[in-house]
Amino acid sequence: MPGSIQSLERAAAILRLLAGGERRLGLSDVASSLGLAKGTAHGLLRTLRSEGLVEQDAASGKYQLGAELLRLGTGYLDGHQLRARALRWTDDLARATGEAAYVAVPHRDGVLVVHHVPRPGEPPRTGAMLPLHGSALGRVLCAYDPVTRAEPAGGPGFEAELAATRARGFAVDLEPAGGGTASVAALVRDGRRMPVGAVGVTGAAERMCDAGGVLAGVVAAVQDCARGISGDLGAGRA
Amino acid sequence: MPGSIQSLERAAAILRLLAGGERRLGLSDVASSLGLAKGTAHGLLRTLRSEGLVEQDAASGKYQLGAELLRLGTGYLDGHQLRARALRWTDDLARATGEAAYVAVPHRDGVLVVHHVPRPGEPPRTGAMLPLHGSALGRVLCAYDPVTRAEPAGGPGFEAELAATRARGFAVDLEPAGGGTASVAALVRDGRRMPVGAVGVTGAAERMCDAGGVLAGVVAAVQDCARGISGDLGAGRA
DNA sequence: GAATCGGGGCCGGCAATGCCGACCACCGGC
DNA sequence: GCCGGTGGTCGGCATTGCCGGCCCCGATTC
Repeated sequence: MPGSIQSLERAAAILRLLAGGERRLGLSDVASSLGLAKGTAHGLLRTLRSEGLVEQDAASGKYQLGAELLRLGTGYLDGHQLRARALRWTDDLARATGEAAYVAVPHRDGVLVVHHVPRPGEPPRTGAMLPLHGSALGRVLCAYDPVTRAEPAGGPGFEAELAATRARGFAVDLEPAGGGTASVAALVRDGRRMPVGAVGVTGAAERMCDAGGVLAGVVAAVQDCARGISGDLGAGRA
Repeated sequence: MPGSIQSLERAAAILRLLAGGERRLGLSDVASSLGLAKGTAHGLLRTLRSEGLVEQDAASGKYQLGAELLRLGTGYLDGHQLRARALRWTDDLARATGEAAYVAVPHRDGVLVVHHVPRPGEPPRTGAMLPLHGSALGRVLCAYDPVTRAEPAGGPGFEAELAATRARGFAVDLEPAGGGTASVAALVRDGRRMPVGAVGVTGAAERMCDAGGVLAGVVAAVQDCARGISGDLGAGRA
């Protein structure tokens, strides 16, 4: 891989810096965080601002992410095959289960939510990152996708958990926090039967579980949804 | 304004190109569209790809927008004051009217949707661009925000329409297409009473209108919502 | 099957590019 | 008033990245 363009790498680093943690940073903060000279950082920020990728608070002079990023991120979603096919299926899934439905794809060291049908009153979470080991969507991708699993492994017994997920055909995650939240997720494959993403639902454990674990009806709905999307992806490719 | 960084401008142009119109372009297409040498375009694309801002289809070799943009776009939303305050108010608005609620801010030559509460079964439209002259959200911003109105004016009588909007205190848009769609929007101001965005609802005209125009209850709900958000922004700033 | 054409990708030399560090204007606090 | 801090600017140097040409490969076509 021949050399990358330095100024672009640095600009991307600035955007990532503004996206994580503190979302409003001053020029000096940016420069020192990335080990750049103040003048260099200023030139990058000035250009990013003129392109709309970064905005500057008029009062404080601090920098934050720009609106153009939202437009570009939406452009990514519009071109996303999996998400396009998933729209109608996840709608049915959310209606059938009464819970929030999610679609996610692997991204870096986690999974990225590319579609979310929230329950009424909940905020949308499309674009959020979920952990590989702490979510049903992440686990199901870990279980089936070799490149995703290449990430640093979780605790002992995690491989066994993945094997169990493969045997069941779906992943489960139970979060005791806040009265108990349960998640179920299943794999989505493309036309060549390669793993490309995951779909699932998340909701209060008291609605989704009984003494024997997650309700069979919910699991079946998630699996039907995954099969439906996978089928659409296969047919679309022919 | 001292010079901008050339490579960054070009990289941003590539991203904009991939976001608009054709969403999958070959290297040669990108190079010729922007008037760049093939080698130059390749270097930019290679770096954008390594940063995750652009992805390359393994089979065709064509380029498309990358998942990192969705993550960054979400980061923009997370830092957005107006959107954060609007979340709970628009939720009430959608429930009270039974229609889809929108929040938008001015961006370039249009308005950008930063929050959308869709009706059940509708896809989310957060991140979409709406026209200044062909939407209620755009018109209300035109009517009150001087920098937004500086855009090329619409047809004759448009100024009168804006004056009427200011007199009424809200904007209306009726689209005959598809059986008739009606929209109502009102202005949101920040703590210094400057226009910062707009909030509104859109739905079938047969539900939202009677012989006298848009139902008074819907208009009142939109205006209450706009006042509520504006109040929150003022209080938060104190 | 061979020749052609177009695709993406790589490389070396030149100079334009953008990086750096010093410097300026401004603000708020001590 | 001084001082430490901010964001912003400018000029000179050399690093940087741009360019045009070349290669490889796969699809198409005769």
